[in-house]
Amino acid sequence: MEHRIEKIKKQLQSQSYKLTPQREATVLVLLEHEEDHLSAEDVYLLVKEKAPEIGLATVYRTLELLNELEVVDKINFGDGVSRYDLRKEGANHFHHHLVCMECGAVDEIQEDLLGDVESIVERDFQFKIKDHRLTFHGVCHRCQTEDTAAASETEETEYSSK
Amino acid sequence: MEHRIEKIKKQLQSQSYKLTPQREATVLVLLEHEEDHLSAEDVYLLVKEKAPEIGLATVYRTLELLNELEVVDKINFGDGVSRYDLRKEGANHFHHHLVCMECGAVDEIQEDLLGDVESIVERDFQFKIKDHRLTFHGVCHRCQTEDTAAASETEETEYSSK
DNA sequence: GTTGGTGCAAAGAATTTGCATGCTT
DNA sequence: AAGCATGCAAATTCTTTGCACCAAC
Repeated sequence: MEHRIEKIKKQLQSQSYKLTPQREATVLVLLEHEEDHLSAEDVYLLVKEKAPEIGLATVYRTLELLNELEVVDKINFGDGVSRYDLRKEGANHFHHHLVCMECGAVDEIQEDLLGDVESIVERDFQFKIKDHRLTFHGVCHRCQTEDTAAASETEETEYSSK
Repeated sequence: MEHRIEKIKKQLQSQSYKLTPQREATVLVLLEHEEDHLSAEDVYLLVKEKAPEIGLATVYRTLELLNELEVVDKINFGDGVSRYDLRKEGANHFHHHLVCMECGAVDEIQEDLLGDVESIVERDFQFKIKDHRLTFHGVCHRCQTEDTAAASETEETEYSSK
């Protein structure tokens, strides 16, 4: 984790930006919640625990900066807010998402599944791909099993609830 | 086109909604601009030409209704506004998009390129896929040729989020 | 002492909602 | 008359901006 902060710090400094305490706190929050997909407001509330005096505008400004530096990706699942997702180290592609339409859970797929598809698109459409967004909407494994359990609502044996 | 309006009308009526003049005008605009990716404001301005008394709120309400009926898909390219895309007739998958980072043009890919990928995802992640969103960000053919022609220009069209 | 960064409040933009009125049945 | 649908304006929500102040080089 130290290592990643250092790396980001260098990245900032190379473009003559500073890693201020507020920016550091924001990056820390993102690192600690790498699997989540936090909105700016979410980040703000979490950063406030470390640095109570921070303002929401600073969080927005920091997230925008990190987005420009390609440290985070700004994503949108269609619920009206932007969410910020830390880029994985060494990832040369943006990961994919699975959004459950029932419980709202968002899982990530790290593998690159689009290699072949991108070759086809670049060739057939003469479009130079720089980035992609792939999100599947459907029903996650957890909700599928719950659904079948509820659907056959006879005396189904209850598993331990999470 | 008549045919498609009729179909949508039936779809509305089957759920006891009415095809009011405002709704009809809105659907017509969507049909006439099937290749575009209009924002609510865009639709509003175009509908106003047919039905000048319409209000923006009605357009929003109509688009939301059409979205629920799966007549249109609501999409978001990360520029802060929702866009509405008419579903193709008989399309059993949501088409893909190519967004040019230079000129902002949005092209569509109708072919389904994700069949194999979806099989893998359903198997490996036990996730039941209902829908998908796939967007490539990059440089379209037009801009690529322009770029090489005028490589030192200082143009820049709008696309970035304000 | 510039310069960049911050906090706060105000402004802006996109979308939603409350409500009185209007159509349709 | 009953109820959905509409237009308008006000309200909400998310995000950006203006500005005075602070800190670091």
